[in-house]
Amino acid sequence: MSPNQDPAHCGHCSECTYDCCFSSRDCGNNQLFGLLSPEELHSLMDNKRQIRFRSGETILKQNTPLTHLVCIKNGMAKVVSEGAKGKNLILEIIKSNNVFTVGGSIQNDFRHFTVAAVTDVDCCFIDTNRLYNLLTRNNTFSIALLNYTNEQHLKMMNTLINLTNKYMPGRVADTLLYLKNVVFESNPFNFILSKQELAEMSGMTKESFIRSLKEFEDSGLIRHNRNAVEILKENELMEVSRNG
Amino acid sequence: MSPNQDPAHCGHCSECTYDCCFSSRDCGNNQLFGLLSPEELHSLMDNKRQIRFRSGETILKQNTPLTHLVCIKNGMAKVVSEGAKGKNLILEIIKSNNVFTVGGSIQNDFRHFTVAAVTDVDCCFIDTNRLYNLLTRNNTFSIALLNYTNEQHLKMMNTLINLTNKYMPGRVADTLLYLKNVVFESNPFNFILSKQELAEMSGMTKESFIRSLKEFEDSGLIRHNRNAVEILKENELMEVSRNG
DNA sequence: ATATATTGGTGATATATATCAATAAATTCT
DNA sequence: AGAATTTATTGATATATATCACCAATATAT
Repeated sequence: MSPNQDPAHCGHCSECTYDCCFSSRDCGNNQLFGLLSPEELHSLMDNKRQIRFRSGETILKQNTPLTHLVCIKNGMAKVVSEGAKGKNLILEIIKSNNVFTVGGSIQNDFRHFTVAAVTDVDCCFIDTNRLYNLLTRNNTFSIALLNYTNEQHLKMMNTLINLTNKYMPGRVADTLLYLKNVVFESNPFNFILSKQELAEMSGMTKESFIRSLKEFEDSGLIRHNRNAVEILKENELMEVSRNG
Repeated sequence: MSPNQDPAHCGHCSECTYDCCFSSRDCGNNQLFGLLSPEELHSLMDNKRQIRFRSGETILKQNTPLTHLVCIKNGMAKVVSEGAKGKNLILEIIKSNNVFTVGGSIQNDFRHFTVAAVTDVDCCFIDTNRLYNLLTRNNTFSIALLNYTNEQHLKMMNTLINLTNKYMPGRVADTLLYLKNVVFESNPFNFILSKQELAEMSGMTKESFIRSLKEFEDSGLIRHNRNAVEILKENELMEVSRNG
């Protein structure tokens, strides 16, 4: 059986096809791992560990040493900034076939965010020393990683800036549009995330988020029940996002 | 006369000693430009332009094409995120001998922030194509830049997270401690920045900032007049920063 | 299937913060 | 030096948002 059909704990997967981190198809990682020769890819991956996390489990914990980077093979995870007094901020949802390097230098650093599984998640842990080694050997790869992390950081910063600049309706609109267009890429889409988590993506309390959602429903912008949301008037929602 | 004593417009400074971007002493840029050979440094700098900006002038404008990076030779500048409806957020104060690359990939990108002079500023504009060229030739430099931009981004993100997580007193405390310990490195320190700008560093209105400052004065944490602030009880201010 | 815990939802109220208006002080201009 | 403009300050008020308390609905365990 190939490791792809057996995503349970596999420890040291010498026969892995690497497709958890290097899909031949759509995957955004191609801009990164696609630059590596088979030998280089092997040097990076041959001691990686593939691990299954259950929904809700913490994959990486803020403030712990940064020793591995993580590729999500399948499932969905959230990137959380844990603030004082239990105030969490969800900065990003990571989907299948995405590396998560962001949130630290490569070496001698700690994790600046927590990553937790939102669904069951299969992922690979890759040694940062191997990554660093590869960087010293493949300059194109270094430059690609530089661009990749810049992009990631700017996205997260943009999210944060929106959170500090906008009123609640604008922030809720942002969250809904992000879920529809980036995370689930469908309309209607299911609520895999709890209201609490959606609130943490929008920088507000659960109660406030629910109230905002209800107002959108009342004014016909969306329709929703316990399990799903449908965006009915995306243009108007984008207008709200632009702050009104 | 060397360009160092003549920081006015100098255009194409073939005889420049590069110390605007490569100080032999304390400068944080050493971790970057210190890695370059004289030839490499020359290839980066030989067509750079040194320009003087007057206090208040815009050096780089958000959303314009990213064609050059900027080194501050002397003076102080602010990094501003210009939001909709004139809501500005000052993310960072840049001092002498610091590169500002942050806020974009190296190529084919636009500026994600505005940079404006807070005092009179002498700075050099360096072609990003030259930088990119150097990256392709010097891997150590690529890795150093990767680490440098990661650091910068994380600092800014930390600032933003504080702005979204904390109440006003905590944010004002953060701003004051940042000014004392990072920007001016003295106590008391002068108000070069206007109250409006200090408020934009703290994510609030000018009026709210002033009120907060007054409360700190009343409870003996600081002393201030129109021109300067002195932090009297730094420990207590740090306590406020940790949110109370 | 029933009990128990968790999540979703609503209203009343408190609090943080912005806005508006008015004046005072400082700076710049002529 | 005096007028005009900008910046700082204060108070009164409005608004956005959080908190608290409570119940309904769903999921989970026994």
